[in-house]
Amino acid sequence: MKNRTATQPIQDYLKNIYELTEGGESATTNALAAKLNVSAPSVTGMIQKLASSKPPLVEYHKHQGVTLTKDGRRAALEVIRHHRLLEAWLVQMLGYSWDEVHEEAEKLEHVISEDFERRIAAAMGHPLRDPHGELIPTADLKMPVEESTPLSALRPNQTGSVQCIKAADTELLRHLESLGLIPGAQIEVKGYSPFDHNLTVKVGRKVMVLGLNVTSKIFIEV
Amino acid sequence: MKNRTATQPIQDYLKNIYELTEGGESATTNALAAKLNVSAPSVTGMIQKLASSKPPLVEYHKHQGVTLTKDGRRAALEVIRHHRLLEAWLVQMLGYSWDEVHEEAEKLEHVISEDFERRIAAAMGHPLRDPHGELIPTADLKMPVEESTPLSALRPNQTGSVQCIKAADTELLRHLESLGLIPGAQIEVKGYSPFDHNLTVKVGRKVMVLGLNVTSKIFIEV
DNA sequence: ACTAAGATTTAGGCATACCTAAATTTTTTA
DNA sequence: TAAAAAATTTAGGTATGCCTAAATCTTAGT
Repeated sequence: MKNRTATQPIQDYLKNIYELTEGGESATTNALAAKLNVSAPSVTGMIQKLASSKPPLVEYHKHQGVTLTKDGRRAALEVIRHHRLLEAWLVQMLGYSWDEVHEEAEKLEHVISEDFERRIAAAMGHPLRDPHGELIPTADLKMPVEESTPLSALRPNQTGSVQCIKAADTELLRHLESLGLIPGAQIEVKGYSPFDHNLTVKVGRKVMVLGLNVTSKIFIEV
Repeated sequence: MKNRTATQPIQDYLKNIYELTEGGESATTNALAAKLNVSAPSVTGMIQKLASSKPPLVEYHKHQGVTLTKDGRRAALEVIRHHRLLEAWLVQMLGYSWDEVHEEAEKLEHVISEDFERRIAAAMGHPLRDPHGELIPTADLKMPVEESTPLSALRPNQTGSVQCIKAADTELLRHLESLGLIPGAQIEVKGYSPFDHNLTVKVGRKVMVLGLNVTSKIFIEV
């Protein structure tokens, strides 16, 4: 009962369902449609297919969203491992900058062999995190536990270091880099505005005000 | 009038038509079908599509095979450049052996960006040939002229060095390597059997008899 | 030159994965 | 709590690229 390798669209669905369900909740049709840039009926169709495949890759109840089955989760982690290893490797070995790697990894992740995966992992000394600081699933497809908290949850006088940035947008990443907001940076929260959720943050010697759109994407090791 | 990037099947058709038409003749439906591992009617269908696309990528006359148009040739050379650069790079940077690279390059060639292409070409110092000795199309998509002749065309007392091996088969490549028949090897033809076209060849200090299946795939710089 | 064999094309279908429009279910709000 | 709004699913279609079976064209043998 060998699992043939999933098609590229299926891999994308699984990866995105994984990301949407990390918080423990099920992924809604609309959220998936927006994330995959596809119409809602397309999502329903694909979800039904994934739920009735043998073995099922998702658990699906009409009007109540989807979650991954064990098999689905494994397949998702495989793709995510590929993606993050590739990002690390494009940066370390080919001189890409961290804001350029996402698109390229997005295409390569679906076609590299397990042999290729092993070789680049070994060449980099089996890194634990990608260039954005995100955890790389292990070779046996377990996701390590992330201890960090979003910057948006910190309040004045709390300090920590940037663990990872959960964003793929080139512009945002370039902006953050220019502010020194990269993995490893030391930060200290100086102020909080409850009305707009803005945080005043000291990064290195610079002080800046960051909106929720930004602070919710930066994760801090306290 | 921008060419959207061709789909992967289209890229494969163009690449294979290029290879079948290198000798100047047009590629037949059956030859393409065999090479692509696809039925003959599928080939006819795709060829008709390629011939009527704007701009046309192939020139097609019923029952008389296809050739590439200028646009088709450019697209084919792009794919071939990707493939050969990738093979070189998998060998040089990831420690693949020359018999392992084909399959991996076959998948990667369709998805890498022009940026990726530039980066690996630069990282290797813009190599002229891939690990099998085959010429890599230039960045502006011209195929350099190959001067070598097939070993099968040589006769006793002729000497030369192996320029390239036109084969993808893992077993054959491993066998040739074990015989010392790799690009750069010095060879001398010692004997020829007109009945079976076997050649007796001295490679280094070893003497061996090679059949046409082998000698037609080894190209020699005289 | 004519027929049989081989090569090629036409006809008709299938699977994947997408779409829009319409129907339905769930949730919100008045 | 009932109607309006939002989310979701069903219905019906499209484009790719593949297949088999049948028809047709080309070529080789006599």
